[in-house]
Amino acid sequence: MEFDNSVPIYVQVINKIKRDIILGKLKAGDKMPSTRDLAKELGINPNTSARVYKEMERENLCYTKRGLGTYITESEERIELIRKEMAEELINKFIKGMIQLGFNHEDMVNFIRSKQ
Amino acid sequence: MEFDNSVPIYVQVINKIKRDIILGKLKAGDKMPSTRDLAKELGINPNTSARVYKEMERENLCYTKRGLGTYITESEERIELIRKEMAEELINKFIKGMIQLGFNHEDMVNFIRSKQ
Amino acid sequence: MEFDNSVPIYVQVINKIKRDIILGKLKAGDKMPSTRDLAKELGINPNTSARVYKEMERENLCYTKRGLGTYITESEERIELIRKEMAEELINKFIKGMIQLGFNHEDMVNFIRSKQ
Amino acid sequence: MEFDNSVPIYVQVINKIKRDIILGKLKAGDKMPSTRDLAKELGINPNTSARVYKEMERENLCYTKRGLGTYITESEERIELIRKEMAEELINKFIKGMIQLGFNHEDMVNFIRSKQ
DNA sequence: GTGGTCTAGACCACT
DNA sequence: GTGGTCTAGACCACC
Repeated sequence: MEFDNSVPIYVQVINKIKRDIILGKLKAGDKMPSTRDLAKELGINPNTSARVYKEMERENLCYTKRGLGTYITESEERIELIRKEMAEELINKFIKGMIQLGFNHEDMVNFIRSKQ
Repeated sequence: MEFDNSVPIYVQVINKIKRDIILGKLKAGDKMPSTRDLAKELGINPNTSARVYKEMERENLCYTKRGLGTYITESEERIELIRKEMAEELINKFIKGMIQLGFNHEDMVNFIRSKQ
Repeated sequence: MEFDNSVPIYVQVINKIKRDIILGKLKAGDKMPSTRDLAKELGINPNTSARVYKEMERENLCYTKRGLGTYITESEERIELIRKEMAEELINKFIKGMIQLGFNHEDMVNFIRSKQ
Repeated sequence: MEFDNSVPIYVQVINKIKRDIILGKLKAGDKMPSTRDLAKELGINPNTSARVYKEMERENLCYTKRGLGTYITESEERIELIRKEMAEELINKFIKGMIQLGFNHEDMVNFIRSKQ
């Protein structure tokens, strides 16, 4: 996996996993790879993948069964929420930024259509 | 000026100045405040404001007259470019992110309209 | 390391490292000493060695792995280019200066041979 | 006159004048423009042109007749010396730099011929 | 007065 | 441990 140097690796990995969940590549209750396997798979430090799971657990995106491994949350609501949160964040940041540049909503719509 | 703790102060200041240029508050050839004055004005360390000017100089957004001060670039093209660059970056990041979340261009347009 | 007072320390250090790369003392992908170690080694402030690495990164001479350290670029082309760039710059500056003094290419060749 | 930001303006002006002397555009005993005229002519600060004359006086390149102005030194030897000094400096810097890059005198000669 | 550089020391996030 | 950022304060050359 390619990493962008300007944002922490563990954040990038979390976002990647969130996207996989949203897109259905990972489903509620699925078992995640072990931290060591994840590390090997992504070419990152095991400490980093451990952090990924820790942060995701904090966000109730996954949970750990002692001695068994880490699993995606079984709460479908939680999963649906992630999508909304991530979209909401993107949208707000975008709109705020464009307004600061002096563009209005209609401009934004036109830009997006022009990139279609 | 209020700073967001998650992004370096000097970056935030640069973006603020870029926006002022875009919005016409600062014009080609205008003299910028001295590093010391900018520092006082924003409540930051003079080294930090010096860094702002140096990074901006590297981007050809301003230039320095030895012993006299720092001035906004006189290249109108460069200024026009800033707006495009900043907008382009925002747009691309937004579209890319939304697509990764499984949304299409029509969804994006709807979201933006709904925030109007 | 001895420093010439008339040119910034960080520039002198960068040039030293570039020369080491050119002469093969440092190779593509090699790990550089940490900023703190470099500082200790050269008797300079850690901020100054950090600046060295940051400027070099800007020139694509090295790259940073977050939390791990700084490495020489792995692009052999870039390395080959450094030598050419540095030599080119020296040569052009020399020739331009000598011509301004009213010397021609043959004079220059003679001067150089006389210093052999 | 165009100035290179990396070297003090007064040094650049001095070098320009030295070159004019060497090339015979200025001759022993010639009257130099007043500091104010020089400043206007070059688009620099009068303090800067004053410094130019002060430094040149220190180098015995010119002298001041109180109330009359500044004149190029009448010592032909001094003038001949300037040329040698400037050439010598260029040559030594060039050779030193090229050797540090791992080139030998023959390489240098070839480079110069190739730029002919 | 201006910006440029450097030191010293601190805190932080990341691996 | 690594680099990144920031503060504080100093000195300097230049205009």
